[in-house]
Amino acid sequence: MEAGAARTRTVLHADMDAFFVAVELLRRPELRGRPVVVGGTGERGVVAAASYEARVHGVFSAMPSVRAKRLCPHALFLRGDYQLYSETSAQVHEIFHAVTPLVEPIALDEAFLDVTAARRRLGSGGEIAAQVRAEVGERLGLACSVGVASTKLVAKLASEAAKPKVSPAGVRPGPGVVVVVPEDELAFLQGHPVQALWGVGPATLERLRRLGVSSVGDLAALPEASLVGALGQANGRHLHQLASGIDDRPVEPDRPLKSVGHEETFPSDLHTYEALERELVRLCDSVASRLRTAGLRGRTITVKLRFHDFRTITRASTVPHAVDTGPAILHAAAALLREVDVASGVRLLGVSASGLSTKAVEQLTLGIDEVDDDGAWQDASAAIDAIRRKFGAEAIAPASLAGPGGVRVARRGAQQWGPDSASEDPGGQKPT
DNA sequence: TCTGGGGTCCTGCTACGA
DNA sequence: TCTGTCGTAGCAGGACCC
Repeated sequence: MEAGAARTRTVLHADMDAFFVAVELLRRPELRGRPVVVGGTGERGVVAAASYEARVHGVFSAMPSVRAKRLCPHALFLRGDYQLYSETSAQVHEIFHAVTPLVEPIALDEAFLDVTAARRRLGSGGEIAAQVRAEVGERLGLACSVGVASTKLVAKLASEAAKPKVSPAGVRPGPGVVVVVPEDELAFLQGHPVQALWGVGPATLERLRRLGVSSVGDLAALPEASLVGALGQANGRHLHQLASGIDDRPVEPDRPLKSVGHEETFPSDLHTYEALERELVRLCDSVASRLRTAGLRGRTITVKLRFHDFRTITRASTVPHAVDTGPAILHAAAALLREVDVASGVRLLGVSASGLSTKAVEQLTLGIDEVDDDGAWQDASAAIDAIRRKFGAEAIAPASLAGPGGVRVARRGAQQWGPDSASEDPGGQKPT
């Protein structure tokens, strides 16, 4: 079967089937067979995952929840539980790591595995894929689809081919594992529509359509120079290589983090600096806390705003020394916010830190203990971290976040798929 | 139809110093 | 002192991924 396997790399792409829904069904098995949608439940929420029964009605992830409810009003809509999915994901990844240390996580429900070195111990790529699938099913009660090939791109397309198929007529089970042997890879790849390629979204697709390209094969037949002219140097060359079956990107287990950010869409637009700055305190506190947990500091602070008309802008500034405390990030972010006219209404506010370095590197470079002007906050931040580790994220927060109902702390994943509803408005709407 | 959150990467522009 | 060029850093926005 897998001729040439001894010479070539073997890459698995493992992708959980309707992961968030499947995790929910583990604790509510009575919902099996029913259309279930997980995601934001408010007016501005989106679908994170839909059961195959819901997909039959045209519900897909990233679709506005309002639209999903129109398409499938009898579906059960569940607020996602990011924490639970993270924990389950860690268990899935544990199973992957038992096969090979070369696991590159792509998302909570997806990873690449380079199993080249594991073949002598565990069998062919297809056999290892079947073992992974069985293990995930037996130990966690979850289904996953696995693609096997010599490159990441083809392995990914193969796992897609292994998944259950949905049509208005119903759901047809998929094979679960699809192996594409090296001599078949080019034909398999070039038979796909061009949007199957990583990096071809709506904008690129439109440009390619104008060049008469609709399949990966069409793309490969085009001169590279034409693609570079249409899509730019990096994207043009990269896509031409992928379409020609050239994909030597390694499976990278430890990709360093480039930025840490937190953003939130409000149930209704905010129109005042006062209201936005209250939110900014929460966001900066969250970003700082996550930076410290990761042992990182950031030099460039970026503020992102999305207005009522969906126009999105970013404003960034680079501080002399990297920072990791809430007040220091807030200092930079608040100055950036004040440069923008917010009177028309802001629906989303975000803060991120980039230009990351480790604290150890900072101290080594500068040869001093406290490298930034937020030095005074270092001890306080360390105390905050210790309290949160012991008593939870809500145990302590900036004083400005305290209110009659307790403190409002921004936690990663707490609002992953949009705000719940306008009734939980943080305030600051346009005065009437 | 009305669009979340957390990321990465690329491109084009501008400012600045050598 | 002024001007042009080049490389680099910083910034803003866009496109894309899950």
